Amino acid sequence: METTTKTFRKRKAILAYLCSTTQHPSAETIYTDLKAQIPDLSMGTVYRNLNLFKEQGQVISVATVDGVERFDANTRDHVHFICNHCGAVIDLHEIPVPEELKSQAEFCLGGRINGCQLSFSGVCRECANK
Amino acid sequence: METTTKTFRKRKAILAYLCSTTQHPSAETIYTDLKAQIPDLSMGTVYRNLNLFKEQGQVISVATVDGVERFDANTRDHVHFICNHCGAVIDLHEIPVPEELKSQAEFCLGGRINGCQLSFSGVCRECANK
DNA sequence: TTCGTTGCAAACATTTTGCAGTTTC
DNA sequence: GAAACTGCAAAATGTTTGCAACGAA
Repeated sequence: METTTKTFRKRKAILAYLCSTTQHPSAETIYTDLKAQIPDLSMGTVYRNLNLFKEQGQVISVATVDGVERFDANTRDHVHFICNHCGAVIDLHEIPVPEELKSQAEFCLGGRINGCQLSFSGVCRECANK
Repeated sequence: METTTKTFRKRKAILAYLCSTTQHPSAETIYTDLKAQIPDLSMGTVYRNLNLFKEQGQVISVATVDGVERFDANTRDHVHFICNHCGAVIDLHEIPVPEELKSQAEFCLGGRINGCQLSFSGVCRECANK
């Protein structure tokens, strides 16, 4: 018997898919890509599990591009670039998150700060070369 | 005769409303608030004009909170705080935008960077005090 | 049997659009 | 008249949910 019970196969597949990519996929993309391996997967299951992962803090929503939410299993604060042309969301691990501004912001605000999101936007290399 | 022609009254009112507030309203909020002064305003007009303003660069979309787009007539890069509890989007003018990271990011990416969005999230003062 | 997970389809919320009517020039 | 703007309602899009069925313990 496998350790992966049949019941949780889809949930695990969705999380595994998210962990395996740095593409920051949408629910639609996750569905389409996994559908090849799991023909009886449904959109409802994808959305339900994504919301579950978000509640549990295993997955975060990194951006909304053209009205579509994009997900990431890398939950640590990191910098993104969003291409206004093709909609790609690209990690910029080399760029430091300005952590030092957090406490400054907390002071100005008088509230509590949990997260920090820095994203650049423009035209990615591929789109610029066209 | 007024300088403001009747034709453009609604368009101007929408832009004026956006310029007069720092609340980063949604289309719905703009519609509801202006409806008081302009009873025959319609949602279609609000959305059409918001998209026009975005194309022309007079207004930017600063965030999508709970699936709803939020707008700002202040198009210069500036830092925001988003309350996860009440959905408020608050300007943090005191916090500097990390401009120096832009060229660094552009170098890593190999593309072209136009904008930089830094936003903190957490619980605002009002919500924290409850 | 009981609980959690799922497919399916209907419902929902937000945003966009086609068309006819109005205003401006 | 032509061109631009708008209201209205329908449509499109992305996301959520109710329900019955199924699987695991």
